[in-house]
Amino acid sequence: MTVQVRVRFAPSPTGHLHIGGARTALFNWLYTRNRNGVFILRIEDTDRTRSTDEYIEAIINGMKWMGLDWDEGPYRQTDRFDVYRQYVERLVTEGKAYHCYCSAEELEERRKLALAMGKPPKYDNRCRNLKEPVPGVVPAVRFRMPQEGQTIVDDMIRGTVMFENSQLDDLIILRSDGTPTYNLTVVVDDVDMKITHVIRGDDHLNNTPKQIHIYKALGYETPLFAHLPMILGSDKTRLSKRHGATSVMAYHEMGYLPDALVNYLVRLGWSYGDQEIFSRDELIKHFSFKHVGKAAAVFNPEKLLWLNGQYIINTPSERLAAMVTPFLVREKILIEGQEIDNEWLAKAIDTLKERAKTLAELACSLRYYIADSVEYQEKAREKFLNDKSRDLLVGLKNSLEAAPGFTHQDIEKIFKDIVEKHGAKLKDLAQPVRVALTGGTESPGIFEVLEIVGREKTLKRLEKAIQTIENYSK
RNA sequence: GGUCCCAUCGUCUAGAGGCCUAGGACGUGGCCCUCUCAAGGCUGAAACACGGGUUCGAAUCCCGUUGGGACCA
Repeated sequence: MTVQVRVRFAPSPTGHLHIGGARTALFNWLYTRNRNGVFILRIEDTDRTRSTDEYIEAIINGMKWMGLDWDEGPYRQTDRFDVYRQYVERLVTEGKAYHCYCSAEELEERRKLALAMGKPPKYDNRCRNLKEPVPGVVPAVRFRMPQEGQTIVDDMIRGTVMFENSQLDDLIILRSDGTPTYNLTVVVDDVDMKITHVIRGDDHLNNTPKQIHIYKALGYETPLFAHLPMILGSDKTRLSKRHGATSVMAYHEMGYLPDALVNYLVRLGWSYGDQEIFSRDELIKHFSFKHVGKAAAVFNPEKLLWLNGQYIINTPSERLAAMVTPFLVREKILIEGQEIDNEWLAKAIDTLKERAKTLAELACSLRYYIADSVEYQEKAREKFLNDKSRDLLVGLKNSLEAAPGFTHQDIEKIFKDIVEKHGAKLKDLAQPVRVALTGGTESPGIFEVLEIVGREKTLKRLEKAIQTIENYSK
């Protein structure tokens, strides 16, 4: 019988869910779903000064938006302080940890001094063998690390990594103010929650041997470890705001699709041959640590943008219609509460989706379909709404008024007739009409634009264009 | 400073000693399609950090150097 895989994502609520955290969460999630395991969300909020409930909320929202659902939790470490203290007491009783009476200030000073002298800032063990408590001082608790031998971390991504125990500090596990520290809480929680695989960022690899000793002292088996490579900014330093948006929800607001972000993030460090685009099911099916790379990856917003465009193209327009509506409101193209025919909107989106890289762009490009009238771009007006196009526009307007049907096929035929009659080329008419209908020189095929704008608005816009030409030629 | 990790086009990556004249993708140049802009198609430029080994043969294994990152806080 194989043991059920239990995996956790354990963010600190000291900020929004960011790109790096999201990818860690994603790899945890993919591994769990691939192995039919249990995914646990745990909030590591022991740092009370920097953790807030708003950020907990924000992280949860980010996870939900990305579609990373969890099976247990969210657990909160602040609910578990009693548990940590019990474990610490046990370690002290068993002689596996000891009281340390050095103050934080003293320690800080010694650390600086050591650094200034070019020495490693290691704890000097001065309280390690103390027999008597120091009166009047509330002690911290330190973990007694073995001082010789080696510790091996057998990592699913890195392979075997060896550490000399002599390099390991007697680390503080309980501060003098009674709060437990990271390396203790993480082990206690992973033990209590029966975590089988610890999948986390590379930045924790150096903590791992210490944690392994805590597992041993507590009498538990160590889980399997997988340390993911970091995500870097374009200058190969740790990804931060300087490199652009880092919060997952910022991408939501810019009009990225969650599936596109997921797809982009998964390819940062993981690959499946030459395949670039994956459905969720494919991701779950194919994911394995065998194909997770070891090297840090640079976050490349341009590729994400391309992927988002691909996802927009491949998303049914009805769904896009629902997704784009909040953006239409935000751009004031729709007034909140204003009714819009979703079938019509989907048809409009059909014509635009291969031109939009984000939902925000898609919303903006819908403006001339929805608005009552359009503003001309000055350069476009000058170049295309002039005496050269006037007669063509007038001719088109008359034909359109009289036309029995208004499908793009009908419209195309009318355009061709007019052009032929005037001995002109299609583009001599298409571009002026485009400016008349959209205000600019870029749009989907002009026949489709007319069909979607509809006869009534089309005629009004043509009339306005003709008027404009006459006003300028006076 | 110590320890640990990492190193293929600008970027993400394929690559498990001969399949490599190093493949794909983003971006970038050109061409095609074309009513504009896209999308799409074709095509070009672009990488095994360096130096030593091991081997008949190394991007791939070993050692060193360099560079980057992380942790000790």
